Amino acid sequence: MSVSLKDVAKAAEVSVGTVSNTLNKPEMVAPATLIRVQKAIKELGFVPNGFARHLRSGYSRTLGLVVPDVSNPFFTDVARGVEDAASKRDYAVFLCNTDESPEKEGRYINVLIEQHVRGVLITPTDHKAETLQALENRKISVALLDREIENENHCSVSVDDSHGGQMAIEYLASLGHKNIAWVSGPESIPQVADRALGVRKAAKLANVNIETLRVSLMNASKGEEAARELLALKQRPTAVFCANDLLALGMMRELVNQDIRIPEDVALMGYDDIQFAPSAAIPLSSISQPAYQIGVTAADLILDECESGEIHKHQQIKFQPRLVERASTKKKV
Amino acid sequence: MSVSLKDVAKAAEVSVGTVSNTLNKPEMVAPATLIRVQKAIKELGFVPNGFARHLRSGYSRTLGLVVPDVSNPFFTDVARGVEDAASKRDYAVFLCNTDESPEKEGRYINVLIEQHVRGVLITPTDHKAETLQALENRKISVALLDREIENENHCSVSVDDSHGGQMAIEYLASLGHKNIAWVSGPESIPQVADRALGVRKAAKLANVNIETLRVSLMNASKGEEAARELLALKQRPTAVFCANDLLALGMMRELVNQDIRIPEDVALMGYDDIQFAPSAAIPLSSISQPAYQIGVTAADLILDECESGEIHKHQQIKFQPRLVERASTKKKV
DNA sequence: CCAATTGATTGAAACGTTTCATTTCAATTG
DNA sequence: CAATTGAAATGAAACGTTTCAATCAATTGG
Repeated sequence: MSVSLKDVAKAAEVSVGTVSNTLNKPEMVAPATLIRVQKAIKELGFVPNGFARHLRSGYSRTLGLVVPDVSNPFFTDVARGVEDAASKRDYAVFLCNTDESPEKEGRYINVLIEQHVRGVLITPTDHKAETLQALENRKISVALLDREIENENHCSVSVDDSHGGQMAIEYLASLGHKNIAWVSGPESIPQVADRALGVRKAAKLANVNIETLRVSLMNASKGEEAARELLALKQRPTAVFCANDLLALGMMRELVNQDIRIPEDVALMGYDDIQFAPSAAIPLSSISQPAYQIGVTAADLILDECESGEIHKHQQIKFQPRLVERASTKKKV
Repeated sequence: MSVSLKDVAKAAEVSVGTVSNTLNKPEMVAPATLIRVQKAIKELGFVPNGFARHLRSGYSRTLGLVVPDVSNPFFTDVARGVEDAASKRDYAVFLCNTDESPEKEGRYINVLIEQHVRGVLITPTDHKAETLQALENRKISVALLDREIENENHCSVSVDDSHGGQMAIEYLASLGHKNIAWVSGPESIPQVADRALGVRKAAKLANVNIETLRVSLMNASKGEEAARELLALKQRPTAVFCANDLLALGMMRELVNQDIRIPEDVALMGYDDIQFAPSAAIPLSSISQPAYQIGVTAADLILDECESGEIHKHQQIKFQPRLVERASTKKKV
């Protein structure tokens, strides 16, 4: 069926070992032979069988990337970063989408184990302990994406979410808002919990009231729902801070539908600063995170770990978020 | 290192063959043995080695998905569809992003060959002939995504792009526009070429003038550039139709910046109807495509092909686009 | 001119499965 | 009771690589 090492060996009149060396340790093979073998490889259109190769060597050149939501442009940007960095080093990436479901996550982890990925970049849905244990047992490197470490066994790349939350509330308070809605997903999601921490801290410091609206998923349609909830409140907040931009955009859609003026009636702020935030109905103020950079960094980190082995020191890299002010919070001049 | 069939066999006091049968043909093994083996598998936390498995059987349970731009929500939705359908049938998916570069595409195809994916779903960047040949040679099934077939060797799932383009222009013409800008990517991209075909056909029929603005990539920042080009035209068109929503949103951003009123000064239309189109500064009229459905259909098609083998008849499935009218083309009443 | 050294090449074992021909054992039949 | 059948389990070959000890040829040093 497929062209194998053996076929190449026959064509070039050498042994399979020599062909293998041509591929992996060309400095060990005589120049003349090298050329002959390479010619045969090209002529036969030989592509090594990844299975067989890594069955023997024990290692593959693949990574797993496990994220909660590929439809969220934040994660798309992260994914692009990971992919670019990985492909630069000749690694391929399995993309897995968990939708925040621990069950889906578990299934995917198993698939990744079965595929013998070299490393896994993951934004764990939940209490990572059990899930990640299986990977560790198999000596598959794990790096945490957009989550802080809870133990020192992994690299991690995250953003200071608590600070991000704090910045947002401080900023809204500085605009004079005294009653602010905080629209957030389940606090079992660490990012959410951290942002909430910052929110509460800033609220205390600035002495503003926080009304918490909880949603089960952080997408646009849940944002619309939250908007309806917001409007039903007796004491309507004058500002809203959403745990991500998708929520904020959904909320914006519904508020505009209901003829609520932004920012005059309600100021609105998101988190992530996705590429669509500036083109929103009312350009959305947001907390920006270096998504692509996070992806690149995480991939580089895990590949270092994979390739340097024992020498590797786990690193926890933390980026700082940045506040981006747009029309959705700033009154026109 | 890792737990192998042999370890399980020892623990359950059976031969490796029996363990293998437990996994793949449980009906062939006695109930009592079955239970014993399954218990051992669970206790040892055994996960089969995908390499070895498929080295012998020749087939993997993975698919490759090759798209031009994962940052484009249209493709994200397609990808989600593919993933859901694949994981339902226990397949894993490699996601590859080509950025419309034939060179990147070639590299990824090689990776996929090396990984022995069972099938490839691809939106080829270019003249697919050579690229896909390598896959066909290796009996890897290929299905075309969002591209029509050019030969009958593959399944394909596409949308009637020509009709989509035609609909858009007919609609704009029906609103009274006589001079319309068509902002499009390189015509080497078949979708673009087809949409252009529809545009020209409708223009002729409705007797409107088309001003073509060509961009090299179809993303938001190229849309901004196109906007500046548009404004520099001596005879400024009263309507703009962009080859996708990303372009349209970029254009919108720049037009709004320049205080051009939409739709009063310029009506604006996109293509794809991505999830952000309705939340745009001025909700964007667009041509909607069933992205998720395309993904699911394509995955199902290729998996049928993979699993039914010879019996399989290639199918060309074509969805119809749908016009979605929003504020960016419709004057307020 | 022989022994030792070096460099290039070889050939076989090993990786962890699936597959399949063979063996085992108990139950059924004539 | 011997012969036949069938189900269950076995064990070895095969998949296509990498790895490594062994071989071979050519070169060097004594």
